Amino acid sequence: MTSETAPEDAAYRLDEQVGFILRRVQQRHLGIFAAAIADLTPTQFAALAKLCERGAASQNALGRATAMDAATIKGVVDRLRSRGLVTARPDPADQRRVILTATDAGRQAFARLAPRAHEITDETLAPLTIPERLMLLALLEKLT
Amino acid sequence: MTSETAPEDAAYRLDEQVGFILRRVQQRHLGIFAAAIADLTPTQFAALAKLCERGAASQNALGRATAMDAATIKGVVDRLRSRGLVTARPDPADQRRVILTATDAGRQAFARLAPRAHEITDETLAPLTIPERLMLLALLEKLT
DNA sequence: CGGAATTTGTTAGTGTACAAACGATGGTGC
DNA sequence: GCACCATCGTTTGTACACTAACAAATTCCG
Repeated sequence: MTSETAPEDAAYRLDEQVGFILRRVQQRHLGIFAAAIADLTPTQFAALAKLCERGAASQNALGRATAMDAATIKGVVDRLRSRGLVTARPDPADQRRVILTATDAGRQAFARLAPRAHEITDETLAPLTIPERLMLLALLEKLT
Repeated sequence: MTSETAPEDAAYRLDEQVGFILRRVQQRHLGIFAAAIADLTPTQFAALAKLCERGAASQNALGRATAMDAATIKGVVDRLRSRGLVTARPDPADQRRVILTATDAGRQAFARLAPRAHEITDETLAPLTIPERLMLLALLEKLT
């Protein structure tokens, strides 16, 4: 009905959409991550980091802490376990639950990689000044 | 070696890392997109949009225009073709190439969905004021 | 002209990510 | 006690996203 009014306001430019820009920024970040930490993916590292930070957690709880759903965290944890970075034992208080813990190897890997993770963050934000970085993080946080 | 100096500067807080925040923002955006446009994924819509915008393109060229590598764009185009939104014909000038074009159905789908895509962008940015949105987009653009 | 490098599209393999459905367990209210 | 409901972990299916390897076609360059 209003198609004749404002003929050009309907123009859709992909390159100006947040979603598309977000995807490209994400791609660049993932590239930086992969170049700096080749043997662990960002999600695997996130899960390991949270586990080291917390000490122990059930699988689903770890998923919630790292923003992964049950199906996703399962695969991530499986791969971490098969590498010997994480172990699982049944929760005596709840037979459904599995309690996950970082192994010594997992903790060592995290300690070794944590400084590099900081460098990854730095490199991702490198095109921005310090105030710009703070501004960006504050704005992104609101979109969570 | 330097582990005793500055004991707390090594603290790694996952929730403060750009990569993690970006991933969560992306998740929220994908959720908004899926709720508004159920029958097409963001990447499929992006490819269709670029094709409507350009008129025609080879498969790899479309991939470059939408920031997808050759392997990824193939799957996306295959799904668009199997839905009848896109057609392919050989390039007479270069036998390796396939020229892609949006079908009438594809153009209609794009015309129908483009307004919704604008709403998706709006909803994604809803927590921000107008000046904040411009600031965010400008900052993200620098991280491309 | 002819060999080398590049481009194009394809396939296989790995790793997220989400939805949907499932069985098993745990807690709650009646 | 028991039915009801939520939670936990799992599996299946679809869809990106990237790497690596490949064949065919094209282009570049000596």
